[in-house]
Amino acid sequence: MTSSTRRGPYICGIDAAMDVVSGKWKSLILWELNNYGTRRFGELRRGLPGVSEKMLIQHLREMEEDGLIHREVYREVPPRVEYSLTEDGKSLNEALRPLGEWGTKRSARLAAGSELIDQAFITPPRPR
Amino acid sequence: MTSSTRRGPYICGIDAAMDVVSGKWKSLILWELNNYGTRRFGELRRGLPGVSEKMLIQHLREMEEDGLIHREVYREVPPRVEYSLTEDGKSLNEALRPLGEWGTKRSARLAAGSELIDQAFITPPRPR
DNA sequence: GCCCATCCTTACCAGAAGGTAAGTATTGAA
DNA sequence: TTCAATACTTACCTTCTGGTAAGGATGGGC
Repeated sequence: MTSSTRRGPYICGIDAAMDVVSGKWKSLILWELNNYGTRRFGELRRGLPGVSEKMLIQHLREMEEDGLIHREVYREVPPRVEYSLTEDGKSLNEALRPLGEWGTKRSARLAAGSELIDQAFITPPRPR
Repeated sequence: MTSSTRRGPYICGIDAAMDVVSGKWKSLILWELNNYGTRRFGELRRGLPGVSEKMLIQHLREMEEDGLIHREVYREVPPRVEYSLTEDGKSLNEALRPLGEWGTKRSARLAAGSELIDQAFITPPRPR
């Protein structure tokens, strides 16, 4: 099972946080739920272009197990399931904000840098 | 090569930051260099119990390529190489601080919770 | 009787990440 | 001549992660 190989003893806080947030789509799920408050399974799938149903449900289950999101089932036909952030999920999102800002600045710097690389060969081979 | 499969087009800032920080030991390397300012290869290896030399050098190379750390070689025998954080590396460390705090709180909560689990069966099987 | 929509579930597979263990290069000291 | 110290390097292997594609359950509408 996927969920049993996690939650090991952690070396530091980042380690513990990473265990919960690492996974190709998890931070995006967090972001999506934070933006919309509540999202159905199909809405999440359409909101994350490229995600497979298998990975989406797997990540949602792990995040539910980790106490980040809440899953509400409405017994209708066709079925309706709504996902939302728990308080832990919301605070994790807040904790991720500075990292996101750092990444955004870095992306901007990279974009500006790659234009320069087109003009001149900037990084010479470095002696070892 | 490992480093060429990264730096894709990013969906958001977190995505970009994760690309640079994901790797089993990277946040710990960041932490270690932040604490000591400058560390030799062997010091890092001894400071990260369990890391293999292969993974350590691989992560260090990637982080250097990503502009997070600086590598200074002293041509002596036996060789001496010193690693330190760049400005980008330092700011990334700052950006990771809230995430680390979140993880620390979560670890504490988990530790408190697992004691309870010993006393009673808390999470009943949930209907799907 | 069949199709529809929705939310999964399963089996199988490819590639990435990481571990193990041994080897390399250099030069001074014993 | 052999060893020690340091910083890698390489080959090989196992494990983990994520993707593809197909199928299942449910009940209402046609």
